[in-house]
Amino acid sequence: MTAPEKISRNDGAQSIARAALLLRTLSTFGSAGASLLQIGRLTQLPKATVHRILAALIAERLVERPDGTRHYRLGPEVYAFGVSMLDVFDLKSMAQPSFQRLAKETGETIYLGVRCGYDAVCLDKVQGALESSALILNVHDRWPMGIGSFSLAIMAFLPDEEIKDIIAFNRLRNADAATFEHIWRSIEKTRKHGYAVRKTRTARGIAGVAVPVFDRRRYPIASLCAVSSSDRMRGGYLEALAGSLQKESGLIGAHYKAERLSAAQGALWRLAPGGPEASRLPA
Amino acid sequence: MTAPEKISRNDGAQSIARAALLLRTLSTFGSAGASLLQIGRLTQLPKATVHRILAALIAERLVERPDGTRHYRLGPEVYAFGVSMLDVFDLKSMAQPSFQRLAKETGETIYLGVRCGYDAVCLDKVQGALESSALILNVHDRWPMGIGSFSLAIMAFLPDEEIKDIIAFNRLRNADAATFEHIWRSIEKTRKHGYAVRKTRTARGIAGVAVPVFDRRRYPIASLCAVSSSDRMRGGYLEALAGSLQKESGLIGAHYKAERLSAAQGALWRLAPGGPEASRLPA
DNA sequence: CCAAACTATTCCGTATCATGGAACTCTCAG
DNA sequence: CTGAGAGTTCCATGATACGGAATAGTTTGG
Repeated sequence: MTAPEKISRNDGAQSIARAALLLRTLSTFGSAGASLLQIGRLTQLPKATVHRILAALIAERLVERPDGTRHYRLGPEVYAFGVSMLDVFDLKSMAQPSFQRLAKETGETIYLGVRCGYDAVCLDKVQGALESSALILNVHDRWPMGIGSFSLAIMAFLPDEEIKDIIAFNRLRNADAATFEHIWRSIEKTRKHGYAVRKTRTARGIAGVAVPVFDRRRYPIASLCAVSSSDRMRGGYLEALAGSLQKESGLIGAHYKAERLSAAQGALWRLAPGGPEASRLPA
Repeated sequence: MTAPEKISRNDGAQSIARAALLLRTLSTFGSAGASLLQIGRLTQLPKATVHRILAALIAERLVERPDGTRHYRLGPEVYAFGVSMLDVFDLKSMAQPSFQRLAKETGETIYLGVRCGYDAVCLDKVQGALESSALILNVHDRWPMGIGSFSLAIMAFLPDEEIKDIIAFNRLRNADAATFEHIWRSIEKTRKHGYAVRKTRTARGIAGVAVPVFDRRRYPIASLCAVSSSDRMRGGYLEALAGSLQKESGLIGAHYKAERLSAAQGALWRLAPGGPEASRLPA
């Protein structure tokens, strides 16, 4: 209007983008959910808007309100969608062979992580040499992206725009500030080496290496991570570990590509003239 | 405008409802996805509209396009959301005890089903007396709601409005017409008895009984189903089976309620003044 | 190889629908 | 009971989503 801005964002999709933003935000809070105001603050949206969109999402069962509280959290339809994708895209099973090989060959604790909105979630874990008391991360744990090598490895290979968005969000929710002070430097390093390294800042003396798993478009979808004591984790050993992770990441990536191409239709009811034969209906 | 209609659907959420509709529709096609026109026909939306909304969903990674095809299918973010809910709401694990008890006590094949949009998905299965060649349904299989007792049990206890919507959709995609001819009668029967019964129409001679699993609001979220030969499945035996299913359904429902109430926060990064202590960060 | 038929994508003027500030209501603490 | 803080509803406004029609792209079949 006033300025010759090319910013015409005419996607015709503002409210869908906002709905997705709310879902990502809610996914961050787990079963306890979040209040309207928390959500508003995090998303920078006025509360009337947040309220309206949440109401719409509730109508679709994508969001629900726990018992009698005034909180909001992800709803059962999200679970159903997730389950329905297992047939199509089950990263955890897909990575299983690589995962077991890594555990056996390196002897270290191995993690599989996947991005979920502004967090990364630990999908699987095999305990290795390190005693479990030293380990923080367990299956299903979530951490803000950027904290921990497993999420840094994913984050570093995202488009810059998305990284900025993630950092902004995680600063707002005040995730560990120290991490985000130097985050761009960490990202640079990770990109240069092709793997992410993180040492714990305290006396625990643990360090992790992680590499991304790419899809065919080199978009990072997951990460493989090995954790060991930080005095071991350097020089040749570090390089060797990173190499193993990278090799297996490539295999998973290839497997992923193949899986997604083959139309795994066998189990799926088919749209056909007249539908399936009556003799093949379940009881 | 013209008429004194009270239909002012002023939810302020048309496009969100449509986006959800598209996601449900896509979930119906599995990994092969669907073309723009198929989606348009099924949803009764003009193709320009479908195109625009899908583009928005792709930007959010809720939808993706398989390799080089012109199809659309659910995207990786949906998987991530689903995984992230396992910590909060893992129906499959939650039902495990009941499931095993039923298998042992009845000796029949037992199924756990969950609704996903216009379909029901088989979440789990224990093989029983019946030889597996006679069984059609396997884990991760999807069928249009209304076909098979396991989905009928869920459908019958939904609000009438939603049932109508599901029937309309499943007719459009021409799911087994014979089933939908008498569907309301089947629903009535199911509601009256509290359980759904289905016999295969062909010579296979198999029959299934199923009961819904309710949440605290008596909204059906899943179903338990037992399958046996149809000559056994009547009279006292049928009643007994239905009774066992119902008992366990009640237990799962109670468990579900309790699970969802307890804030399973342990594993979740917490929004706190200053965040978690540095000593508890992962490597 | 080209034309015809079909499908997907982009354009853009319009009216509808989402927007969000403000007013109101509810809840809880003191 | 009162006040502070959070949640919900209202509604005038114009930005936003809409979708018909034109355009571009892909497949079929002659």
